[in-house]
Amino acid sequence: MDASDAMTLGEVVRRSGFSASALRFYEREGLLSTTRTSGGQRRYPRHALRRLAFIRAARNVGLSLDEIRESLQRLPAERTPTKADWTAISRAWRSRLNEQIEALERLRDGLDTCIGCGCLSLRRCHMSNPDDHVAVFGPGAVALPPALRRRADRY
Amino acid sequence: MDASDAMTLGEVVRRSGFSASALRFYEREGLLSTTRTSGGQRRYPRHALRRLAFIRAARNVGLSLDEIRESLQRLPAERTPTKADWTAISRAWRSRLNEQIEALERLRDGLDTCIGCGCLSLRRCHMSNPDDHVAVFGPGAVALPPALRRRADRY
DNA sequence: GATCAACATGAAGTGAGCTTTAGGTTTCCG
DNA sequence: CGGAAACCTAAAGCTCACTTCATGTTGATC
Repeated sequence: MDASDAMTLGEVVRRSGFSASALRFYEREGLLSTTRTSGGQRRYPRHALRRLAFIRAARNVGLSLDEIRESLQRLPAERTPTKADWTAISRAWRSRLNEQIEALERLRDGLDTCIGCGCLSLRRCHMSNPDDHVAVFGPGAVALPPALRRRADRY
Repeated sequence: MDASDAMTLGEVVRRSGFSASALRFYEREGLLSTTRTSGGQRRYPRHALRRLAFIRAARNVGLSLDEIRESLQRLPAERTPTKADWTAISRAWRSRLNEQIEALERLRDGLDTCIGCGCLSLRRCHMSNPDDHVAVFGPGAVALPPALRRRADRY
């Protein structure tokens, strides 16, 4: 809580693995907040490292910065987040991960039957049948949750 | 094989769900090849639809266009690919999907113990222990295969 | 043979997520 | 107190995967 728990930017760079420019960028984007010295330099609270760990993991899972910001807004900005704070967030996360895992499993198992049978085409195969919720190919195919979908729905 | 199996761009747009600009872009990028009429307009062979189906699915799984190009280069450019051609590619794919699925499962199960215990931090938890191959957070954390890793390794 | 939708090209624009650059300021250490 | 390393900002640049724009050409139809 006191000033002694404040880290400099360089320290955070070393301990988080994020670049200085990324840290400044995340701050501009509202994912991270800092205090400033009288001279205007950034000082990071110790729990910033947790936020950063969360951000990295979330990025790895495919969340956009927008989504991450939204998640993080459930955390208290000033007080050090408690276990309960993080748990609430992780619950939402878990179901997202499950969604992604299931989508990939469907895709994998679909490949077995669909590519396996040589029919990787737009209309002939049950993989691309619009009535089939397993649909993977073709216009509007939704095999993965939005984060991984690569804007296919725009076409 | 004869001219009657050639589709116009508009036809491919309608049947593949990709935009005309994306098709032209993919061609420039070497993911797709076309023949031309005497007047210079594109004509697509019928199996272009399969390539496109493959491209969409691959994008959905998180492959970059570079990676997709590499995969597709194993396919015969002129002759219509056979079942065996596709099967060879899908084998490589399957293992990639399995990798992704396992990574997500590790992350999900890690969250249970790590966020669950409230220790989502860089060093304290076995999730970020560099000796632990389950490492998810921190510099160099590799929870997901390259396609999903979002360039975290650059920092 | 005129019409007009469909097609062509090159170049510039877009948005996400950062990085790089340029030029100045602060902080720490001896 | 002096010097260097660390830090500051704003603005421009970069990659990826496309889209949009401006302007000109083709080709199927009446």
